[in-house]
Amino acid sequence: MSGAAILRSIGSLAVRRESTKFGVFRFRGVFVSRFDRYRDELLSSVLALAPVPVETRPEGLTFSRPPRPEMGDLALPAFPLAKIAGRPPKEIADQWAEALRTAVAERNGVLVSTPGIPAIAIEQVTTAGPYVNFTLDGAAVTRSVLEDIVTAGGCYGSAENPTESRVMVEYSSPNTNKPLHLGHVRNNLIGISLCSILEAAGDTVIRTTLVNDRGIHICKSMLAYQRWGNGETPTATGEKGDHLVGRYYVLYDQKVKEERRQFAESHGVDLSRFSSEARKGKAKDELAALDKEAEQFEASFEAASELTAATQKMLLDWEAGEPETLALWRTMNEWVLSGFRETYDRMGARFDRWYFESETYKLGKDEVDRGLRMGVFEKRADGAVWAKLEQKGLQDKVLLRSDGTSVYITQDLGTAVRKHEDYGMDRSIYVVGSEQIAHFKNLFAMLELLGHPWAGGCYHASYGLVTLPRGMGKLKSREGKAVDADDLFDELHQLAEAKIVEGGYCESPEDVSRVAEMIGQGAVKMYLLQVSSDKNIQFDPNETIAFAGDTGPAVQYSHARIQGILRKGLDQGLIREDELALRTTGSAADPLVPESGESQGRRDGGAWIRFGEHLPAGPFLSPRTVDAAVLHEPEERDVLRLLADYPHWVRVAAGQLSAAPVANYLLDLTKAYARMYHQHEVLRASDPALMRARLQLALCVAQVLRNGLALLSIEAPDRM
RNA sequence: GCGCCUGUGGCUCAAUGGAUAGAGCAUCGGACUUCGGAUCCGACGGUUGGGGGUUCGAGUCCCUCCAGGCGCACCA
Repeated sequence: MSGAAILRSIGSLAVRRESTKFGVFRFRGVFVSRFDRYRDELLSSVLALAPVPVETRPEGLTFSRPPRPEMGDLALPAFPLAKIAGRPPKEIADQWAEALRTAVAERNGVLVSTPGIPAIAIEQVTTAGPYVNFTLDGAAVTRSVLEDIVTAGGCYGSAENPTESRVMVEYSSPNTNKPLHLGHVRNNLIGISLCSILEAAGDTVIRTTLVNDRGIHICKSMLAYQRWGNGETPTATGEKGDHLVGRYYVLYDQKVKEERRQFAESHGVDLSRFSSEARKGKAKDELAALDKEAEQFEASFEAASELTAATQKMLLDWEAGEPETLALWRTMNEWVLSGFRETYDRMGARFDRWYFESETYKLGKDEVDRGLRMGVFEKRADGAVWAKLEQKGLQDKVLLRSDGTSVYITQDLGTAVRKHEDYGMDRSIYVVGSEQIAHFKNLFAMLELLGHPWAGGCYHASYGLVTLPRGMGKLKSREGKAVDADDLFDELHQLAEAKIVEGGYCESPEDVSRVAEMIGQGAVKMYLLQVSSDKNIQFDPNETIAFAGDTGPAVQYSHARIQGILRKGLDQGLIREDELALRTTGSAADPLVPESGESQGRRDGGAWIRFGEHLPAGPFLSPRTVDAAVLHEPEERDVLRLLADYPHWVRVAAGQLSAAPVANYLLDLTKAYARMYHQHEVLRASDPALMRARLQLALCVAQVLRNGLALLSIEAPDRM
């Protein structure tokens, strides 16, 4: 039973597009950005003036950004309308632009005049082939975007109102026989960020994990501990509980190998003959014979193995509720779980509900009965129960063995039903490695056959394997060859710490340590989250550790430097402390922005907390004292564009159920900001108005960086 | 054999079917007595694995071939 070693958490590949209806899921909620809504309204107005009358917005017709900023602020392709009209897109674009220019001239450039939405004037409408490009009043856009960010603070980029959707996310799902490793780290990060992103999009999220705390693999570490543990405890050895137990899991493997070696020796079998070395260059039939021989050997060894027999007996004892076995099991599980909790805290993983397989492994038999009654499952001659999945284009699967015992998927079937009984959610997302793609396809197909109306809301968020470079092989925790999560975090922490001490911006040792932890975490998280989950990740320690380039620390560095500029500005008396406002996001009384009249997010008896309300908002300058018109350098405009686009990327992330769009966006924003501040000085700007405007822009960048990083569970230090 | 995923500059990756395929690393060359050098700029480097097709438009969708990965248990 080796496969049990690597259960739900390590992965390989994925099929987001393919799996269920989720692939086409698009979030349509409203985000906290009046500029965003302006764009939406503008599109409606523009559409009303189209040379081709349309009832509804044609699929795929949205504003995008022209490839070069000088071409305008918004771009609209004429293709969809050209298709409807059956005329050349360029012709449509020209006519459309002409009509728009007339309207713009008549209405002083203002096509959108809806209360609560900024009236940003259109300065120019041009065409570039089949595209209609719009140039907006730059100062008005700048003002609008900056005010959006100042007003929303930590909520900028989050949904303004909750959706009706309740979604459960299961992630991490570890085995309690070994510590968490790199594969789990990827799983946890995907799960953590997915939950935040869904919450930002307005969903109600229930975080769960399914702990695999029973079974033969658990008994292995128990047996090894029982025999060779000498009563060690985490308290006595000072070792983390999961690491201690993991050592015995490795020890068990070693002992079995030793037993196997001795068995081979006493039976005159030369094990090296089975090695891949020995297999090289052999003919096909020779190999087949060798395979058969190896198989026979393994079978006879297993039958004779004392350790295997003892482990199996232990499993039977456990199932029978034998007190001593249960006591040992409880003790060791608690050790492991307390170790996990420590690592989870460090990463920012948390769960509303922990499911344990020791409690769920018998579930599912009711569903089997139900399926039998419905005729979608069948009992075959030998008594085994099969799910008839062929009608779904899959292979039939066993649900109950001929001896009546259940298998893995039976338990998952029962657990799925239990989850819905417990929470009644609309959607259920499983963050599990791609090697289980087939498993979840089968599971969801069975749920559909059983007629559960919510079956279509189940989705397997799969992700690829994390591999090691070069000769480092695969992650094999059984052999103790995995990259341990805690060790990795420690190593990154130390590297960051060295760098911080060198920089000298953090004074107290506590600060150094706190910030080093943020940076170490930022490094792994950004490294793992910026690649799309379908892909395998080749884990290169050197690259992860790098602090320059497209990395988490680079983003954090930008944030810290903005805070540095602010500190300096205060020190030099260029701005006064009392004109800065640190504000509580979403508070009804807004000291900074005059009447908005906008809803600030709905609170149903305090049940729904908008994502971002826990984040630090500001400080900002009061928008009344900032003249947006002075910002017109191309580098400043680039940054502004990116700030305005942030809600869009959160929406894309929610639609794709992936943090990668946000991660890549943050790296882009960081680079754009770096270019800007390098070229245009803030505090030494030519006049006070420009200084204030640039400072406000920088403070808004800091806010958006914090908001985006928070979705990836990365913290932003004020100095580093 | 069947199924799924991946294939984009030397390396690691981006790019909601849209305009001239973008970053980082590496290499080479520059800037600056630094609002924090964990900096910025530039150069080099691509027939997006090959071939067909759909489309006004394909890295993206379909077919096919090739390569790599992962699955295909009365395991979990």
